[in-house]
This record gives sequence, structure tokens and C-alpha cells, in this order.
Amino acid sequence: MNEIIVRYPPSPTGLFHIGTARTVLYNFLFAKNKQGKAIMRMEDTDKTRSEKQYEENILSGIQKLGMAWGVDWLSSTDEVVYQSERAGVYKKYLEKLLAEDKAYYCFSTPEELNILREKAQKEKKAFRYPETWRNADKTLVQEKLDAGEKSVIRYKLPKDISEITFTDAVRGEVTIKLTELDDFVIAKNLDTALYNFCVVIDDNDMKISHVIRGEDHISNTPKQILLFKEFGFNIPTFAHLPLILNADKSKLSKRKNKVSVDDYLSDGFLPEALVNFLALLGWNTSDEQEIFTMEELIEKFSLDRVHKGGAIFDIEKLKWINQEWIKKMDISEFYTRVLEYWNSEDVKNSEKYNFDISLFGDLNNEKNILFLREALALVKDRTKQLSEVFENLALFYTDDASLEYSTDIYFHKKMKTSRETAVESLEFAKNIIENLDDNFEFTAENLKNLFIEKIKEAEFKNGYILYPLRVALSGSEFSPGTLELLEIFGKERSIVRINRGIDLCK
RNA sequence: GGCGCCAUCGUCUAGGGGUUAGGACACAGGAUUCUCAUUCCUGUAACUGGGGUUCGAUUCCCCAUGGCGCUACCA
Repeated sequence: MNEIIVRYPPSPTGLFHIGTARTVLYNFLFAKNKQGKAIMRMEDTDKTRSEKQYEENILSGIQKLGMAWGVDWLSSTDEVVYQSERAGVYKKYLEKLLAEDKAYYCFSTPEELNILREKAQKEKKAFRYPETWRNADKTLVQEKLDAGEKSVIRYKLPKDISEITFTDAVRGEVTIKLTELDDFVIAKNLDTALYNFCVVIDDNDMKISHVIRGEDHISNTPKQILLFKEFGFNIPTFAHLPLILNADKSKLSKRKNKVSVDDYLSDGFLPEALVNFLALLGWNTSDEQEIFTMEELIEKFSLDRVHKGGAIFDIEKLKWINQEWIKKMDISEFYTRVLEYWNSEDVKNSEKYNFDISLFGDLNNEKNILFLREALALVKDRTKQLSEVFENLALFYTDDASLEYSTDIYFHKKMKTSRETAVESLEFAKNIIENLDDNFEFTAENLKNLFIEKIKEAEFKNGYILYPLRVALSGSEFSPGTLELLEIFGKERSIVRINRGIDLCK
């Protein structure tokens, strides 16, 4: 059995795209599942559109997604292959085709061709290159070349083949008639080969066994197969993945969606969640599992369970998966991740997020670290995105004596509380706290037992006391548990906040 | 326009010749809790249409329809 080799084929013409990430992921999962390997191939033949910054963004994005899993996504590749550095290789093959009269120079200008294209459109016919230069006089061609006239190199479509059929690993047999094709351009010139040509040479040189890519490449496949055959190369197995779609079912695009992986990362989504979510967009196991570790994904992945139809990118599901991953974390991990998040360059440099972590004091100080960890523990399971955390922590750091909030929130129908009754409730709570024994351990659990008992004695409802107390402690109607708040603030700070509440209500 | 691909709840999907068409997200209601969140329970909600094949099609075949993709000297 031949070795399984796949390629990651990003084109550095934009920031690391969610769709690219999904393609890379599926290639990775497939290769790992088969104990094969993956090669990073930067498809940067288009010099005008390719940019170094995008290349770096893609490479680092792939690392970011893999890192969280303890997986080095590039480990199985010795290096990154750049198509832009392989022009010499392509040139040899180009010259070979030219010499064998399998390819030819074409001097038709884009303008000329466009006119024909529009004409065909009007006549409701498919446009085909009219083969003007297919059998042109050699000396004429040479003269034009010598004169430096602009030309391209076209592949001479074989006339003895009527159709191309290939077996797609996700779609089954796909057939395209050769009459649908024309003498397509394979290079701008000897030094600038184009995509459809380069990938064939590369796939062969790299011994690629499986080409896993987006559905938008189906129509390129027959052209490539023609070239594979022309050179006598082994034809890899193709697998065309369903597209990721906008809400309106069009191909996922910048105009209608966030498409850059960095955007999602800086919105506080975990790489684990992103990968988990992406894996499920177009693929699934037949069981009902939704949350997968990378190991499980690798173990269970197979191309024959890849869906054929496109899938809409549903941010709500992503949020849910993200929260599931956050809930799975222990508090130390959460602490580390949140800090990493606040300190990541994208978040720091973004105007959108102003997380001033100096709020938490000097985080080399043991006491500050401890307090932050406790606060994070209270906030963790209610977090959907890391971007919410800072705001949710604010209440722990505001000045106790000058807490600001509207006393309207003391009103609660079900608890039968109001701004007026709050004074009684708060005095009651304060009294309990002030009269604690010196050796009373100020923990949520102890406090709960004590409060429940005292409230019962006084024949109040739990909520009648605890709800206003929450408001006084947090300055908000929604917060972590009241007893947990007491514990984290401790006796003294709690009393200050309660007094503040009483003042505000009077 | 031409060619190709695709088609199960709003979304992601399972399923498959005979099923109460299953799960998850979202949404709604309820239980628990001191609120929100969590957790638990319940509910609303789908096989695009028409022909075949068949005792029986949502499932297989064909057609139509619809959606999308490609239609570059981009990838």
C-alpha cells in the first residue's frame, strides 16, 4: 500500500481564512488517521496578490489552532514548500510540452478574448478559446516572441479523448466532457506557470496521494487530470469538501461574515472549540457525540462520512461548543488561558477590546493572583467567550465604598423585595456577619448553613434576604452566588458594600 | 447563458424500502437554586415537487424546481 501524503494548500492572498482552516484540518485528520504525512505547500504563484504578511498569518494561525491541542501541525513536514521558488522546475516541464507540440504560445490579448466572451454570453453559448494560435506558423510565433510581444502558454487539448471521469472520495464518480474544456492557459510565460499547471507538477514531486480541497475546485480537476496523464504521472485521489456558507447560503465571504481565524480567536473563542466546530461542519460520526478531543477526531475521521452539501456557519453553535470547552477546563487552565488571551497581540492592539489588566494589580504578587483566580472561578462556567470575562470581573475590583448602581434593581417581584425592604434585609445580613465568632471560617458553605438557619429562625424567605444582599455585594441583579460573593470579598469588604447598599436605599 | 455539484426541523445533522423520521444548537415552557448562568425535564419544528420501480417510498431511478459553485493571463 502506498504511503498517504496530503498537502496543506493555502494561498497567501489574505488572512488565514476559516475555510482554509477547515481544509487544513480535514487534510490533517485524514493523514493522521492513516498514519500518513502532510506537507505545507504555499500556493503563491500569483505574485501580485501574494503577500508575506498573509503567509505569516496563515502559518501562525495553523500553529495557534494546533498548539492548544499539544499538536504541532507542521511537525510532519520538513519545511514549507513555496511554489514561487519552484519556477525553474515548472519551466522545464513547460519547455518539454512546448517542444513536443503539446502546448503553444498564444498572442490573443485579454481584450480580444473578452469581446468574444461577451459575444458568446449574448448568444447564450459557452465561451471557448477559438484556438487561434493552436496551429500557428512556427516562424511567425518566433518572430513575435523575438519582438517581445506579450503572450501566454496554452495547453493543447487532446482531440482523441472525449471525457474525463474521476472518482471523488466524497462524491463518487464525476464526469466532464472534454467539449466543455478549451486550450486553457498553463503559464503566463516560461517563468510564471499558473495554478492548474503547478499543482500537477508539485503533487507528483511530493508524491501526494490524496488531494482534499474545497468543492470550488471540482471544475479544475479535469484540467489537472489531463496534465497528470500528459506527463504520465500517477493521479491522486480527489476529495472535494462541501463549502462553508454564509447565512444566505452563498460561499462564506468577508462581506457577510468574519472569515479570519484571528477574528474568532480575538473574539474569545478557544482553538479547541474552533477546531471542534469546524470538524463538524460537513462531517460527523454516526453517533450523537458533539464535543471531540483532537485524538477522538483523528481516530474517527473518514472521508466517506464527509457531507456533500454546503454547511452554513452558525455562530450560535460555535458559542455553545466554546462554552462546553470552557466548562471542561479546570480553574488553573482557565486562568492561564484568560491571561494568554488578554496578553495576545491581537487583543491588546485592538481598539475593540480595552482590557486594562492593570485593574487586577501586580500579577506577580501572590495575593493578587489568588484573588483573581477566585474571581475567575466564580465567573468561569457562565462564560461563553473569553472576551466577556474582563467585564464580568469588574464587580470584584470596584471600590467598595463608592459602588454605583441603580437602586431600582432592589425591586424583585418574586422575592418581594424593593428599595424600601432592602434596608431591613441588609441590616439583617450585616448583623449576622458582624456578630460572627472570631474563629468562624468565612466560606461560602459555612455562610450558607448559617444564613439558612438564621433566615429560617426569623421567618423570612431566603430570597428576601439573599437577593438584596447580592445586589449590595455585586451592584447588579445578575451575579455569581451571594454566598460565594461573601466568601471572596471577606468579612470586612462585605460589610462596606452592605453599608453602601443601605446608604443608597435610605 | 453554459457546465458541474447539491437537496431531512430556522441551523448543524442521524437514518434508511415498512421508523411515533433520532440527536445537537437556537427558541418556548417547566423543575431546582438567592438572581443570572449551570443542571434536569418537556415542547414547537423537517424528508422541495412530479413521475416511475415496488405490495409499500422520505429512502432507489428519471424529470422538474431550487440553491450553490465554476465559467481569469486568481487560487
